[in-house]
Amino acid sequence: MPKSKFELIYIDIKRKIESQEYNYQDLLPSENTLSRNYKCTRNTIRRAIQSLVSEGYVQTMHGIGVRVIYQPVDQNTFTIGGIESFQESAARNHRESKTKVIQFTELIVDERIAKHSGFPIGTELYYIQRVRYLDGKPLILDINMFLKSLIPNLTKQIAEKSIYEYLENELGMSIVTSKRKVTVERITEIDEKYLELNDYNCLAVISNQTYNSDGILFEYTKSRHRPDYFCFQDTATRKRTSS
Amino acid sequence: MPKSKFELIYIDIKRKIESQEYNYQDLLPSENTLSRNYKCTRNTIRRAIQSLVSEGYVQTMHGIGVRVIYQPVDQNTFTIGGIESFQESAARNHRESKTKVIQFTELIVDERIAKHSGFPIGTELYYIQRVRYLDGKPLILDINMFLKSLIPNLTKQIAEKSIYEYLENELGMSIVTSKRKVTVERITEIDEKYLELNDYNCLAVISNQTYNSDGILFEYTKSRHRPDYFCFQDTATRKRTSS
DNA sequence: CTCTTATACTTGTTTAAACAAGTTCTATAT
DNA sequence: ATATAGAACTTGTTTAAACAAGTATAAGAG
Repeated sequence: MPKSKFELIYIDIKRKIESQEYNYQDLLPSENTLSRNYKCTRNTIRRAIQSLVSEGYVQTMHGIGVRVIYQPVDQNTFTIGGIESFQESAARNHRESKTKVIQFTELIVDERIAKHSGFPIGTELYYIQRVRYLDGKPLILDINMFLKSLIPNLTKQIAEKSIYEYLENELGMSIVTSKRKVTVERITEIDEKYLELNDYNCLAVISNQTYNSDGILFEYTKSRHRPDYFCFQDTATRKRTSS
Repeated sequence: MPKSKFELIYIDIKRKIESQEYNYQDLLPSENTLSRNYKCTRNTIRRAIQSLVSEGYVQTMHGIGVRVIYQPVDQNTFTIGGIESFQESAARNHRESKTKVIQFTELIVDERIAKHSGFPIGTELYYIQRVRYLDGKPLILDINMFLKSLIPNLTKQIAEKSIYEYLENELGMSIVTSKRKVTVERITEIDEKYLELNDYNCLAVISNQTYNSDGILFEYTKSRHRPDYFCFQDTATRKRTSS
């Protein structure tokens, strides 16, 4: 519950950037100044700054300072980024969400599924198909596979609300790492049936492997997104200037 | 040139994971063991491990250890991830690349372009359109905008080879942060003309803002990818278990 | 006026140590 | 036999200090 010092500092600086107390292209106060202000060591400040770097808020410059490169984004489209459930994204974008379960069954992993899911052959899974609605519009077709051995009593009722909420609040499981691929695939009959695709003949697919806090792969999901409401965000930083 | 200690350790452990000296689901040797082996402090080890965490190679578990969650990926598709030029990606995927410049002109930023590129109105830019071929197939239509004031003598000849190589090797500029959005858009006449889209009526678009080592936005690029050869990879980690 | 040099900043790397907190196993008391 | 408590591990957080290395400015030499 009581967050660590570097995290509080990170949150505070982030807030100051978002509220434009520190403006785009400004330099932050120097690490020594910040460590005096926040009454901590330079190390703790550096750790907070590192988090901001990895999220594309600032960029450090050796011998010069730390430059703010955050620019506010317009909230038109339904953006995805970081680890977030559909429910959380909907709330963050101030939209109303609904979920319809169209299939709820079980499955044993064969060679074909093993290859792209990362689950070993023979693993018992829940296999769930759900349509996700945002403000009444069907936007996403989720195809979830959950490790049965880790999630004892998953039901259709839970799937209709939020599986992640169940995992985190009821089972005390926590999600740590998410490996994702974004591709574009041809539409299938199921897509056409449940999503209002107009005349689009392909859609965006996020394939997702999720690991819990024990480092166990417990979920593989394909989220099939209607193109007109799809936006995936990302920030990358280069490690080094030269070899 | 002489890399830092933590980076050498990071590279060494990464190599051991990729060569499966440390296997999927294994625990790494403890931080204290590693610090003895590499003759450094625990801090330096922890820094190396942090890099591995952010790339989805390992996951730390409080009180338990550091678990390897790396699984080798099959190199069928042309994957994108991290900051990489087209040339570099091609080399990494062992493909032959070619570039054709179809437009090379200049441009002054108006309100519409300012809004999505992040450049201020009135900025002078190079405007370049290029088709990227991989193994003879046209896969990507790149629409580049480069800040003219930072790149004095960009020519069509350079654009035909590699602009990034020119920036890094000739101008000594270094690329640090890249903010990206992935969307799916309807095809345009130009897409249809230059990419062999068969009957796809949309394609994957990576919109890219790139910042140099001075924290200056110097590039905005839209890369329009043929769906059948598009794969974007990403790893995300959750910050905290609970509030 | 121009160039060099010193110096006072900035961030980057590494060491060392202490304590907090989570997990696992073992010895002890009941 | 079964709990409980403790010891011995693990990773997580924070402090403190020193030095390296890049950048800017101001003082001084030519």
